[in-house]
Amino acid sequence: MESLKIPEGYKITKQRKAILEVLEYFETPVHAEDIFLKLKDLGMDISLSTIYRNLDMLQKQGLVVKAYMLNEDKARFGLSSKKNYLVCQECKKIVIIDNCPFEKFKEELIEVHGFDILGHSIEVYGICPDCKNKLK
Amino acid sequence: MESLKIPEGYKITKQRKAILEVLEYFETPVHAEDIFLKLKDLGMDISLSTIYRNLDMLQKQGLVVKAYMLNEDKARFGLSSKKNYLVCQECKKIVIIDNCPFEKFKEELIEVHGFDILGHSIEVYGICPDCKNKLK
DNA sequence: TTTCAAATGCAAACTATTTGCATTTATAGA
DNA sequence: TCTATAAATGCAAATAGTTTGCATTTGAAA
Repeated sequence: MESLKIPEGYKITKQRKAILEVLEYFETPVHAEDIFLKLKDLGMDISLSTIYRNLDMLQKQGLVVKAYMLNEDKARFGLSSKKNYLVCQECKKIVIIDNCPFEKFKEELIEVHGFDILGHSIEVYGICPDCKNKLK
Repeated sequence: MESLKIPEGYKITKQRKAILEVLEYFETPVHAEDIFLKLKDLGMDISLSTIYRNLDMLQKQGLVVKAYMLNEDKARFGLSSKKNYLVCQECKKIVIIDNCPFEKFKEELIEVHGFDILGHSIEVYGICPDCKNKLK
């Protein structure tokens, strides 16, 4: 597996590289502040606006997806390859759904609604096994 | 089809009734401000905070779903019966997907991840037929 | 090495949403 | 029907996430 590349035409800065590395490190989408805190943990001071500006650029370039989860009021950002999630209502844990069930329905949707489908996002809410045990 | 009821234990105010009526009127999820403007249009002055407070209550009571669409930074609110959407990237038109393809995969997800599934949300992005024609 | 547009950091601005509080209103009970 | 009272409303101020302006720094092309 090779590391993500900064898009053509954009300078390679240590902040930019660090943001991408953090996004690769986290398995699920995170808040801008999570990136800020993780980098601070690693001894790197970076401005939140730099983080937002880069996430915005990466989103426009298609590398990053920005999404709001149910009952959350701040955006999460994640690498665009991973975008179907199971979210635990109790602990907010997020688990990636590997085999996306959606593909099989694409054709059907195209036929019924006449849309050209560019992408999709699925979130499923429930209680994860850990919380289920704790709640017993 | 009967009209939505204000949940048990909550007073019937004209603001509350109006908000529910507007939610019934709109076919797709709307911003708080859309409700505000629609009511103003109808000659009713209502405070935005009243709208937010009621939407919050209705959400907690399960009548309303709050969701953020791709590339939008403000919440939309809609009746909880309708929650799978096709969103046009061009004109932002939102179309409800009637036959939710998800149910068939519920069992599979429960088995693989051990989650108790409480709900889900699907958004599909693309270009609607109208915009497709205009772009030609 | 020099040059300069692009990127960064900081502080201020912005915007959707929430909250405190005084006032109004729905409704249960007299 | 009238009254008492908790709930709901409206307004203005507060909040929080995000964006922006601008001075400074930095990557990379020449």
